[in-house]
Amino acid sequence: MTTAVVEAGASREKILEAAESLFARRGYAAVGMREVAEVAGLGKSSLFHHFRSKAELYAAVVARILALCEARLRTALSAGGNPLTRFDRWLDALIDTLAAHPTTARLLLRSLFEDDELTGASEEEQRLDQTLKRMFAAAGDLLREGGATGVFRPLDVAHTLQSLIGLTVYHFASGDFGAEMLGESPFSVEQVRKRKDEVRAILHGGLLAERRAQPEPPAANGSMAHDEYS
Amino acid sequence: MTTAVVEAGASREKILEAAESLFARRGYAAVGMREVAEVAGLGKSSLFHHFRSKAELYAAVVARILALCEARLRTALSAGGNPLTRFDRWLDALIDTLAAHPTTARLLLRSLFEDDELTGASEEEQRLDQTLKRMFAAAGDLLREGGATGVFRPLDVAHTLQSLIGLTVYHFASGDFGAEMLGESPFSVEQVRKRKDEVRAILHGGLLAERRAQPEPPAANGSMAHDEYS
DNA sequence: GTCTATAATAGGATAGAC
DNA sequence: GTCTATCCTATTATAGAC
Repeated sequence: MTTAVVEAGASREKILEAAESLFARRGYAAVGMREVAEVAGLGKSSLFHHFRSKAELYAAVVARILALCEARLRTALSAGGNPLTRFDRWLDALIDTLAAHPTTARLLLRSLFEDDELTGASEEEQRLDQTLKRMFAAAGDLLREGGATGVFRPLDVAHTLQSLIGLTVYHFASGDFGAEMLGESPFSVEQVRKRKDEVRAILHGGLLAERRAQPEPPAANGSMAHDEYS
Repeated sequence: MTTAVVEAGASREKILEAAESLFARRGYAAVGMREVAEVAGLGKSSLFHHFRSKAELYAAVVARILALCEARLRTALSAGGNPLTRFDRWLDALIDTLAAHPTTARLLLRSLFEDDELTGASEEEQRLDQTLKRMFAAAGDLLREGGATGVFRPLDVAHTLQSLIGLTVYHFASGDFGAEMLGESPFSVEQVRKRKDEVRAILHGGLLAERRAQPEPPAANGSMAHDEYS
């Protein structure tokens, strides 16, 4: 009986993994249940025994990766330190999570920008939306705390969160284009390290309260003094 | 006869606009030719008179917005100034272009990360890929030039380009999620202005050569000295 | 739980009248 | 150029045998 339960779970797991890979690569609409079944090694109808509809399967896939992401990010935040330390740890955990599995960022990005992918009608889908908002709201609180204690410069929290997402999630979701730009897979250990360096350099230079750049550096203006604009 | 030509062009235009809106919102696979025809106000079969296949229609839609984007960005770069000035102008043009029409960023983002959306087999589709690479390669040259002249800090060009895309394209492609974070549409004049301020603040603080932050601020380590990790 | 068979619908694409 | 009608295939989903 234990074996039966384990095998049932194993089957569900196989389906979820197959669906995750396919949905991440091609999106909800482009993937058929037949193909999911083939990859999972089941008959098409058997899928509907585990998941009553395609939408339910997709929701389950997204819920799983969202739960994983949220757990890791919450763990990163729960450790101590000042806002900057926790922020760096949060960012590190985010990048590690996205880098650990190529499907994560793609599914995350799809959840963020493909509003019409799911109707949003079912309660499960709305739970996903809430999870998504919670994930980044925690980082928003950290930004606010850091702003109040003077660690961060005055900033627009919502826009900064969008920036963080763009700097991380997009990068690891950018498939062939990103790989062609980098010359190799963004998921190689070296490229992941470079990504961390890049994001950290941009944010540490741009978010810290001390030594900000003035909008128009005099040196640059000086060298431009003899330039003419039409 | 002139009228006929104009009306033919008008019909093609209607189709392209309908398709652009639908593809941007829901992606290639989720949109049917029937729906495109309905929105465009034509019979389904009439579409196939103007575009021989769905893939050809999609390629035409993407080619149009890509050409527009590239033209505006090239214009921004062609004006004079030092690398930093041109970079700021390029960034401004990019954001303005993305902000001008809600479909632009979404289609652009789809082109960037949905590799399997189009097979990539046809010559037209490969032209699109080249256009995309050219667009950002120009910015890459600018980063290199600015790096050589000491305006920018030493940076990884490919990663920085990815950061720029993430900071701009993702933001304006982030649909309902972005709107919910901001509290209003990202395309409102105020939010566009805020986005420009945000991106500029991040990049000017993070990309300029002078006054960089040290990777590990001693203050942070100091306050963490008594923290214990499990 | 998994299978075969099938329903019901929508997909892309073509032919030919007008 | 646009239409109706049609073809073929694929889709999601269900029914029922094993």
